[in-house]
Amino acid sequence: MAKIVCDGEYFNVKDTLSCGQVFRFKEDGSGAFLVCTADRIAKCYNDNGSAIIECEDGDEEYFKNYFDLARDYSAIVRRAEDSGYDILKTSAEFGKGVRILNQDKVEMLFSFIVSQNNNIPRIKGIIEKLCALSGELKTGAFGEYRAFPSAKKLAALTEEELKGAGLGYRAAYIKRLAESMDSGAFDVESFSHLSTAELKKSLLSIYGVGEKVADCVSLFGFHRSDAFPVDTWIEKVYREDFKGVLTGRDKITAFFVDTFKEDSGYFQQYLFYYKRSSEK
DNA sequence: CACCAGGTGTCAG
DNA sequence: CTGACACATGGT
Repeated sequence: MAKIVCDGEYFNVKDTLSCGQVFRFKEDGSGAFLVCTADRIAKCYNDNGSAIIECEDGDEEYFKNYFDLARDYSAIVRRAEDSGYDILKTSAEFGKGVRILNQDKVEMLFSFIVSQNNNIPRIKGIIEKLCALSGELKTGAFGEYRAFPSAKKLAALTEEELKGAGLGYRAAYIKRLAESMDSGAFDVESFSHLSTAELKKSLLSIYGVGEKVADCVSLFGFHRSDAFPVDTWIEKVYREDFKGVLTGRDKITAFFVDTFKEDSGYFQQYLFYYKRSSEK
């Protein structure tokens, strides 16, 4: 078992996991969190000013990258505080322990298709059911867990089975994408070298993927920090806190990316997490 | 009962 | 091009 210890000032495990970028995690009862990603698992928690990640030997580099440990978040938070926008300053101070994860691209694609017109607790439940239904059963240092289902496994499910997981009308989107990936017609990994604009265009060609999901996959799967997803919460932030008057989510995205450039994705996450936390 | 949730596809004008 | 509407599901 490997153990990674780092400074916890800009790495709050609970905030990083519960800010809405990742769906497969749970608290283990002692304040620590078990996180599943693709076919791996880690246990993480904050203790005495530090953030600690425990994982299998050999997964150390994977999780250092997954939690984006090489990046200096103090500089990002400082730029948010100095942006001149009060709401962004407040949000960044509230969520300064949030890190943007480097998650599995395929898992992000399927997960954010599930997310559309849906709420986070339900998204978590649906993904959990999909994993239980067809994810490979694994045994690790923390007991049994399920891998995220491969495209082949998902393609093998009937639309009735998919709907049984709670997917509703999204079942057709999942099925079509799974089949297209399984046949080799669609390879998300090959998108890595594309510019952010080209990447988004490629993602938009998928049936069931629109602007918002494409931006989330770009940000959370490809770490494109010049992506700014606009959902119902961010639209509220834009209207209420930025006093914005533009209509159309694509224009709101353009406004934020023009304003915040490479910081867009990080700032979006601070704003989203703060807004959602303070209105519940 | 209506309305909402990390929206998108489709169709009418 | 923009705007209205349907689309499953579970929670308030």
